[in-house]
Amino acid sequence: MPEKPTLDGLEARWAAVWAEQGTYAFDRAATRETVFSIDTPPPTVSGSLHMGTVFGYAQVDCVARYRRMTGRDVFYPMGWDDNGLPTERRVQNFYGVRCEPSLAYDPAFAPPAKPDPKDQVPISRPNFVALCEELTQTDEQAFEETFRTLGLSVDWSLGYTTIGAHARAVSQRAFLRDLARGDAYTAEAPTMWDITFRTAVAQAELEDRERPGAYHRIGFHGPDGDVFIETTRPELLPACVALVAHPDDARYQPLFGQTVTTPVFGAQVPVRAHPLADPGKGSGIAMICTFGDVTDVVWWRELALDTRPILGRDGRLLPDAPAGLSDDGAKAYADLAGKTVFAAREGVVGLLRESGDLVGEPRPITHPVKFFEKGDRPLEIVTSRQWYLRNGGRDTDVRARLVGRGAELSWSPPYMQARYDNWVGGLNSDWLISRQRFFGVPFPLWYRLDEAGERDYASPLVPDEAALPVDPTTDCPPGYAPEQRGVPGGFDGDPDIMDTWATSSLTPQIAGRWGTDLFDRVFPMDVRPQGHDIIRTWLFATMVRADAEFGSVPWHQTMINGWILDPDRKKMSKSKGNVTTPIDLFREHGSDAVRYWAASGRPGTDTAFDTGQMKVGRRLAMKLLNVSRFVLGIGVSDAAVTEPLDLALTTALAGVVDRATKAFEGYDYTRALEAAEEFFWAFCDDYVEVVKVRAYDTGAATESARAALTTALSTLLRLFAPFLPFVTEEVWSWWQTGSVHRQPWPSATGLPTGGDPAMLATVATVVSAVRKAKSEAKLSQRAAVDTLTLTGPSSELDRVRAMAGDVAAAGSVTSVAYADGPAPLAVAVTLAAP
RNA sequence: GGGCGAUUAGCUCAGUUGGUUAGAGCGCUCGCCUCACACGCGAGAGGUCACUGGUUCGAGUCCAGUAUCGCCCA
Repeated sequence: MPEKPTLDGLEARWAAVWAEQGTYAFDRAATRETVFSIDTPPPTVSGSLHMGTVFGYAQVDCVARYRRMTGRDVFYPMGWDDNGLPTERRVQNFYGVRCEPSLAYDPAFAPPAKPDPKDQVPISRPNFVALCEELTQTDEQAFEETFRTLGLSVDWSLGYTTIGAHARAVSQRAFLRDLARGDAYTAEAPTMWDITFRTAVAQAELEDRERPGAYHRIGFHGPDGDVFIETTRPELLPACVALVAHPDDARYQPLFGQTVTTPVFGAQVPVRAHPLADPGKGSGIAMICTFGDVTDVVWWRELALDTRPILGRDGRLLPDAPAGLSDDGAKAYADLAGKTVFAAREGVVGLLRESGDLVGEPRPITHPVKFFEKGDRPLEIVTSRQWYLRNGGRDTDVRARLVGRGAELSWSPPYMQARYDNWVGGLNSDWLISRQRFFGVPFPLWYRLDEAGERDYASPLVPDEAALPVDPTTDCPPGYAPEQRGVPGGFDGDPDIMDTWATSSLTPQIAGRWGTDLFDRVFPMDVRPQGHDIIRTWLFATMVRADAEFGSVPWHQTMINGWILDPDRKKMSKSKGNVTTPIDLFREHGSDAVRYWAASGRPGTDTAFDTGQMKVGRRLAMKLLNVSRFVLGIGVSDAAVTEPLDLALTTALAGVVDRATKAFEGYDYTRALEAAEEFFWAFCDDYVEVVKVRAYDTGAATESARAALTTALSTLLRLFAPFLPFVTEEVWSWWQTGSVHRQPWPSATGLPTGGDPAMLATVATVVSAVRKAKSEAKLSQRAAVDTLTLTGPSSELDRVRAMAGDVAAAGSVTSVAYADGPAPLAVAVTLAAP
């Protein structure tokens, strides 16, 4: 036991010991009944760990440590989410390169010495992927170091990465199973498309942003005069295939079934009725284009309209005019071909002005526009062939089943289930999982090429599961030779990769090594912790995959954590530059203090970033060191606890243990911490102060005090161990063998009981009155008290009598007088003359 | 526009079947080197529980509405 205990350096010392001794090693032979398995979010590897991540993971670790102490074999792996767009973008900026799939692999490639993100060097896909792997490995090491310093009780030998061979094999295997079941299918369809990243995106990745726009009032030429529509996207006029109004709209009923002519472009388009048309919006009649937004797609499909696409995947107008335009219209289009959406809009508006079909001036408005959440240009809709997974978006039975799975899951906090139900209820399409990107899991598919070299999408070629993972752009399908690649009668590999969520949704299968005996020992997992912002993506997608493959929930419980808010009540984010790095905080306050702050954030509740709370945590840890030094300094004892005050303490402690246990069982780590903390401060400030003199003494009463102090210390260290793993381990090592984190969680039945816990409140009342008298007299707390007069009911007086010796000694009281009176207990203090 | 949540001391937050005088910590003020602790100890000041109505013997707590803030979805 050190003479002057300190918190400094505990993190490095104990993290090393835990790693060396395998303190948190999972017992591979444990059976499902004893295992407690945690499906932790694999953090996105992108430079540095965010405080919000540290916050959520610290909370989960408290639960993990609690379960371990209750005797469960905790399966607590950590993964890194390194595949996908964030890594690609980071590699592009970091190395100053971009992926150009048409280039061949260059084994001698070295990244530019002076990367220029503005002038990126094109490199082959294999070279690009190699850089992705290189950069993420560096980041992952730094992340692991941060988490070890935070004290996460992860078994690091169970780690995985979402781009690693194992995760690729699991993703491909799950996909092949979906394909065989019919849950995966390919279709050529209008798709939300990001023109910057040139990839399809899924419903879950969309977000609305308010953007300025303008209504343009445009005249269409009808048999009985002009029909006026209002549109924010005049550039799509050449793609117009119909006009639409609400079936009940009296203004347009005469027009239904008639044909009108588009201005400038001269296409003949029908006027149709559909209930989705909003009579209150604009002029009440709208043009349908292929495709301006998702409503266009619905109208196009339900009204069986022509297809007249004009937008390419690069976001520019296609070179050739669509079918159906007049000769003059086609000429007008020729000038627009190749222009961006923005330039085309100016062009079309100019043409409309010339022809006199634009009525008045455009009327500016602000309206919500759909964006890819990671993109910064509005999404367009292009028609392309993509892979989909059934998720209930087009199937009410599946949807009902998934809502049922949500109800099977226990939610902490419970109201978060509404987010899930709302999302599932609002799905409008199946899950689009193919992405036209490079760093991700490839589709394990090849297509036969017919004599004309066209792909046969109806019956793709698939690998044996044993061969996974495969890369269809370099590997060959069974029964084919490399020379047959890309030639008529041969084959062609699928060039796309899977949505990163298509892999992330399999973390229970990846971490649990689906296909080995380990999986049955850990699945379905006990708990999935995560943020509420990704309920619609990660949580839901994981439910979809487990439901499809196993017909079960992937876990029994979910813990939804809140966000970290900066002092302005905004979510902390890197872009705002208001983020302190976790390592700096660990250094300044200590890991236990940071964990204390995290644990004081209640389940699901957004929490202010508060260094004040960390200072409180540090004070608590420091107090534990000092009071432990006191208890161990006077000597531990396993004698019987006999004195009434000592029994009152251990009896009250039993109640605390019960409350903390109950709170933890309900995943309410904050309440468990509060219970221990509240008792601890009363223990230090009142009990220890009062019992101190007797504890230094000798005799049976002293042994009782020492035994109570020993019991309390042992119990408190274990109660705090899930929250403050470093300081509790440090103190435990002063007088015990083994790790505190492998000790049994305290049990109320193991504590001496039968005492009267009300004595603790009474002692607090009495000593507090004595302190107040001295404090108000501006005297030292050592100052002598002449007489202490207690007036109250006999029950209270009896409590004081039972501990009068301790109280008198602690307060330097000469004599104590008792008087019957009404409750509450009144304490009069007569200070000795100075 | 729909859904969910929040609003309690200067700040961060408790207040779980409605029940005396609404609590804690931080900060602030004052005092104390008390033999575990000055990275400490003690004391004190500080609140119209967002607002309006209702139910009730009794409302921070339950109900309805309003306002403000946040999030999710259209």
